[in-house]
Amino acid sequence: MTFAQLRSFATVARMGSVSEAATALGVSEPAVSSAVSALRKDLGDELFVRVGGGIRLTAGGERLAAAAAEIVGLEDRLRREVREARGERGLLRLVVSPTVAEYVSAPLLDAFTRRQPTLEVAQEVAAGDDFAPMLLDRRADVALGPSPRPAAGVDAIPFLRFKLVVVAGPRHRLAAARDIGLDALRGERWLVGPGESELARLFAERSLPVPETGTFATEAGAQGAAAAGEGVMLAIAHTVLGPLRRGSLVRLDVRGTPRDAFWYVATLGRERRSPVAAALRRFVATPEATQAIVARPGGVPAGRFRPPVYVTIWSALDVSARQAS
Amino acid sequence: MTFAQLRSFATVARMGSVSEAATALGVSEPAVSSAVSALRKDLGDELFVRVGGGIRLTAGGERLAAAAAEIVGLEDRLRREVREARGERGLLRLVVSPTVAEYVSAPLLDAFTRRQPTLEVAQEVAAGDDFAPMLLDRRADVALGPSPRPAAGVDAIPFLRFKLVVVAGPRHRLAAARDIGLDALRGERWLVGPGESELARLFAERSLPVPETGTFATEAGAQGAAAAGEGVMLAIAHTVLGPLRRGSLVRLDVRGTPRDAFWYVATLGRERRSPVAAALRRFVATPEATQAIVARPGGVPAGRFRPPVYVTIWSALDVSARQAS
DNA sequence: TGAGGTCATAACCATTGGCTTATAGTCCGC
DNA sequence: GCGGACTATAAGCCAATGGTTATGACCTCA
Repeated sequence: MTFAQLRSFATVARMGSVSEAATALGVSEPAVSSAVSALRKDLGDELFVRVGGGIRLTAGGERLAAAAAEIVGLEDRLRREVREARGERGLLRLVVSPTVAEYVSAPLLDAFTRRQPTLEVAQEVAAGDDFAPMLLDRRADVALGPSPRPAAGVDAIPFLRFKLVVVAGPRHRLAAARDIGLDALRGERWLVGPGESELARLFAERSLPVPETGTFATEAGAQGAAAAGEGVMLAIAHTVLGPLRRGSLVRLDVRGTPRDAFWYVATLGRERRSPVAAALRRFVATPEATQAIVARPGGVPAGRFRPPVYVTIWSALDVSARQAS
Repeated sequence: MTFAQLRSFATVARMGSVSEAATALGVSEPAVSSAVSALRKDLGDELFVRVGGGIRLTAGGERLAAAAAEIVGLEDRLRREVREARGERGLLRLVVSPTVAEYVSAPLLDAFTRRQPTLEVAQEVAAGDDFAPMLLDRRADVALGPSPRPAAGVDAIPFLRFKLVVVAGPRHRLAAARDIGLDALRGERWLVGPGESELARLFAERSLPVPETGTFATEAGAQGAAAAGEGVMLAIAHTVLGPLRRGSLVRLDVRGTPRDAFWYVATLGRERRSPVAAALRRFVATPEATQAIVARPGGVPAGRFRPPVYVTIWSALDVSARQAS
């Protein structure tokens, strides 16, 4: 499999025709045909079949078309970036968990880049399990998220303690109750956001089955649903201070809460981390950083950050899987 | 540039040594060295320099290491996917705007896959300008988002009308005012979420300068800040019904609002779109779909959807750019 | 049935890739 | 200044790539 072959196939998929692709690429038709043939042998898939006048992609061909276009695009980007890296400012590549992306990284980077004004930052959002490989492969310089699983060569320390509290809408039946046992909440609908949830751990620790949940695209969305009385939620305390003060959410006095948890910063080991990575690693533990994160959960003035554009990392999300219900 | 060369360089970057990389790859040291040499000539960058006992990556080398690991990973995924595509169920690849990801796609796909139970769905989040190229390159089958710029071969139609209203916290000074002119709100702090904002258009239509804004990682986050009295917001009406009913947000009676807007569905032209793409395209316009979207903005029962894992699409976000302020 | 598409394959050739072994250059520490 | 550890380069080999032209097989449509 070569870049040229993938480029050929991507063009075929795009044009819907081998000969048109050949014209577009400025080569003879057999050149494209043989590139496809090589991919066929390599991948063990027909990729497309002739049907009537034109062609139709097989299932494998559909996937290859997507991946080929992506890889070819990456190659272009790579060349451009390496070219532009000459004499450029520092680049800090961050990988964060969804929750950190929602509440932590924007104010944190806002504060950090105030001190390091000549710095570019690229941010990805990924699951915590991907942090170590991404650091080791140098696809990221710094990871911010929940406790990572230990990995050789990766050096993680907690940098921010936060508290988890159970919240619900103000009309919740247990709003005024004291010292609620967790099993009294087993029948509730628990609302969760995107990231990896402490909720499962909380129940597992007490040997209780994980309760029924409703999933939201964002933590803030889950909070909104909780406020509307749709269920209860294990929320990050400082992100619900406003709603609690206003009374749109109330804290339930559940035994075992507030529960402490930590966000971690991870980099490569001392010798291998880049200077910017080391600087951010030191910075996140400072009171200034903590202050910035806790003071304005989520928002920063415009003009310093564009919001990130997201791309899902897995391509085969099985939405048809159903729970017994 | 070949995959083997990139794999070699990625290993060098990872190991921090040419000879260790050679050992890891099971080849001789000159094999790796010459692969790097080929990349050097190809890309016109030193990639790394010898320093003391080991090596240090140049700026270009850092970027290459990141991109190389990414490409190599993609190649592996590609082979796996094509292999597994044999006899597999249909795959629907969706690309959506950030706002659609937050409020539309989860309930929509929940309803859609109820009818099409044997379907896999992959979702990416990207900016509207990327929709057309992604459809044309067959990196996505269906795009859902705000009005796309017209492109040859891409067929877009509006599928859902929604209303935009100006909301603020309940103690806002204009909470009870009637028929507010937009220029009376120019001094406000406007809160915006991630996506492309109607806000700029709204002001531009009246030839007013775009006001000062605060940016949030999610629409729901911006809503929370508005409820806390941090500013005003141009919100999607059906997503703030709950807060309005509870009184945690109030609608400001601004002239020109409620303002109508549309979400669009885009696919390739009739002949080239896949059957699933055509089915979803038809489905989104049905009352059932509309109902699902409006009824539960944001959330779905767990077990049907895992929340997506996000990766930023741009690698050179310049966070140090500052607006004159 | 035959003409005109379209894609696949064959035969051929020049170039590149990727590996080996051998050797030369460079830097560090003693 | 010299051994030792490292990377870079040279020379040689074989396989694979990427291109050509020529030809065959298949489908559609007049």
